[in-house]
Amino acid sequence: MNSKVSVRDVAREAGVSIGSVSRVLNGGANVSRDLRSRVLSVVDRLGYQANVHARGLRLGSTKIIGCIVPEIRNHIYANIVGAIEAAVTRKHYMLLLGNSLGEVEREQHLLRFFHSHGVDGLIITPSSEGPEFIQGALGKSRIPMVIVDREVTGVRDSVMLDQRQGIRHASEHLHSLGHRRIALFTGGRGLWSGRERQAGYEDALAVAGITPDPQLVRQADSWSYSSYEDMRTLLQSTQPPTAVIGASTHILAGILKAIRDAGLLIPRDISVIAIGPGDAVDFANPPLTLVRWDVDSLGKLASELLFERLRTPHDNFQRRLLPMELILGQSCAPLRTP
Amino acid sequence: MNSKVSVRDVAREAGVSIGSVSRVLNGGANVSRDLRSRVLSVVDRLGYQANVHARGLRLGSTKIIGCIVPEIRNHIYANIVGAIEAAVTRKHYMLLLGNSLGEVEREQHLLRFFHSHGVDGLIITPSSEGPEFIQGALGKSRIPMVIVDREVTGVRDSVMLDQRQGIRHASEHLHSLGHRRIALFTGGRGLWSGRERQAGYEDALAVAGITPDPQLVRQADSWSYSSYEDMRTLLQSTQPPTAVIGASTHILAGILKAIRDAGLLIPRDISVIAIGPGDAVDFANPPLTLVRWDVDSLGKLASELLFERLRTPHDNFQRRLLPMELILGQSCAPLRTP
DNA sequence: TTGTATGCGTTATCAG
DNA sequence: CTGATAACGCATACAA
Repeated sequence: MNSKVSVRDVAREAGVSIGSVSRVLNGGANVSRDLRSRVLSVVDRLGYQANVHARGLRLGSTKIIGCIVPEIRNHIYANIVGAIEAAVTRKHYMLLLGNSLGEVEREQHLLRFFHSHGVDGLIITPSSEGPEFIQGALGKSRIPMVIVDREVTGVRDSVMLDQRQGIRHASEHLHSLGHRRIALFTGGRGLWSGRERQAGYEDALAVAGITPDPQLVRQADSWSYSSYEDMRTLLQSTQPPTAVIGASTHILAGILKAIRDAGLLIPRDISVIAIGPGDAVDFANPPLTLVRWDVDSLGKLASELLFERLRTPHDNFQRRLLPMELILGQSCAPLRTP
Repeated sequence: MNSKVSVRDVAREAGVSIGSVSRVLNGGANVSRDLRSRVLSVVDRLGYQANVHARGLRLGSTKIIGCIVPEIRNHIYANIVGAIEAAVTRKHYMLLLGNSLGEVEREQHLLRFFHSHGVDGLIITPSSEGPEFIQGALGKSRIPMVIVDREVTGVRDSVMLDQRQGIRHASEHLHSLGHRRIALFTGGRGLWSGRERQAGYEDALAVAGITPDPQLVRQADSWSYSSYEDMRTLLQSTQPPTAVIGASTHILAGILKAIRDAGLLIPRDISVIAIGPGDAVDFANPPLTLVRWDVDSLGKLASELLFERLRTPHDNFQRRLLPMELILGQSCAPLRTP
C-alpha cells in the first residue's frame, strides 16, 4: 500500500517543495489557497502519512500514550483500558500497553521502555503508593502521568473511586435489612483502596452502634481463590456472618463457591453485595446487588486529566474522586430471625 | 532521569568515537576487549538507552508489535491480549493496542496509524475474512501479520479454535444425557467460527439421527442481549428446548436471564453449556459446563507464529487449529421424561 | 508566499 | 580494529 510515500514524493507529485508540503500539513499559515489544495489532494491520493520516527526525532514528541496496568486479563482493567483507548484514539493518539503484574521490576522495565519509545504521557495503576511511589522510578520520572486508583495526592494527578462512600452505602443497606454480622473482603491488600473500604464499613457500623468484629474483615488477594477458605471458615464458625461484601474478582467467586458448598441459598440464608464494574456479575444467579465502579468514567477521566497535563505541565496536581453507585439486585434480603 | 543521554555522550565519556559505541551495542564483532568493556561500563553508568526514533528512522524497524482486537473489554480478547503481551514483552517488544469495534473504517484507521508508527508486525482479529479480507486494506498491507480466529487460509498465518470439534462434543454430551431438542446460540454472525459451531452441532445431530430444527439455531450478536428475547421466545414455544449451548458473552447472560425469568432451574429443567474461556463463568451458579477456549494458548501461539514470520517473511502460510476442551460443571442433567 | 538547508540520534559504509 | 560521515524523513529557521 502506502509503503514508503514520503514528503518528497508528495512534493514532486504536486510540483512544490518539501517545505511547502510540510507547511500545509503542520503550520497551516502562510500558504496560498491554490498550493494548499494541490498538496492536500496529492496527499489524499497517495495516502501520505508522516513517518512517526522522523517526526518524533525532530519534534521529540510521538503521539503515543503509554498505559500500564497490573493485569489486562482482569476485567476491571480491561474496562478501564477500553475507555482509555477510546479517549486516546479520539485524539489521534495511540495506546502502548503493558502489564506490570504488580511487580516493581516489571513496572520499571516497562517504564524505561516507554521512556525510550518517547511516549508523550502515561496512565498507570502503579504497584506502589505514597512515599514508596515517590522514591521509586515512577516518582522520579518526568513523563507526564496520571495515576489510576492509587493514592499519590499532591505529587501527580490521580483519579480514584470513592470506595469509602460506596462500601458505607452497601453496609448501611445491609444494616437496614437487619444484618448485624456483615463480612467484608476488601481486596487491595496494603492499598489505600482496601483501607478505604474498611473505613467505609466501619463508618456504617459506628453509626449503627455495632462494634466491628475483626474476624469479619478479610484482606483477600484479588488474583487468588484464598477467599474460598476464608469464607468457609467464617461460615463454619459459631457466629457466621449473615451478609457479605466482596470485590468481584476471584475473591467473590471464592466467596460464592463457599456459600454454595455450605448449602446456603442467596439471599434466603445469606445476603451478598459485590464490588466492581457491572458486567462481571452478568452470569450470577440471582443477580447480585452491586457497588458499581464506573470504570468507563474512570478511564475517560484519566485520559482527560492527562491531556490537560500535556497542555499545561506545571499546574497544581488534581485528585478526582468518583462516586460509587449501589445497584440493587436480588442477592440481599431481610435478616431471618431464627 | 536518563532524559537525553545520547550515543555522543557515551562516546565522549568513554573517550571513543560514536561509531565504536554503536558497534559495541549492535554489531558486537570487531571490537577490542578493552574498548568494549569501557563502553559498556559508561553505558551502564549513564543509563544510556538508544532513542527509538532515530533507530526506527535508520533501521525501519521499531520493536513494536501492533495488536487490533474488536473490543478489549470483551473478556475473551482481554485474555488473548494478556497472553500476547506476555509473549511479546518477553522478547523485548512492546505492544501497541487498538480496538476496532468490528468496524472496517476504524480498523483501516488503526492500520494506517500502526503502519506510520512502523510496527514490525501485527496480530489481529479482523472485521472481515475470506475474499473481503484479501481485497481490503488488511489483505493488501505488507506488514507481517498473524490472524486470530478468522478464516484467511493461504494468504496469512492464522490461529483458530476448533469450534466444530468443540461444539460437536458439547452436543454429543447433551445427546448422551437424552436431550434431543438442543438450542444453539452461535455468535460470530457471518463468521467462519459461527458456521463451524453450527456445523459441529449438525455433525452431532446427524450421527444421532436427529433432524435439526432451524428454529433452535440462533445467530446472536455477542455485544447485545438480543439472545434474551430469542431465548424467551423459544422457551414459550410449544416445543421448548431442553438444553442450550451459548457463547459466554452477553449472549449467555441473556440466555441465563431468560431461563431465570421463566422460572426454570438449571440443570433440573434445562441443561446449559457455555462456550468461552473459563474465568467468565466464575460467578455462575451452578458452575457451568463449558467448552473451553484456551485463550492463553491462542495468544501465545499467535505471538510465536508472528516471530517466526518476522524471521522468514516468505515461508508458506500456516493455519493452526487449537482443540477445545469440554469442562464438566453442574449445569447439565439427564433429560427428565415427563 | 515559497524554496533551501540544517539537524534531530542512529547505524552502516568506507577509509584509515 | 577504529574513526569519520552519509542517510533515514521530517519540521523549521532563514533566504529568496
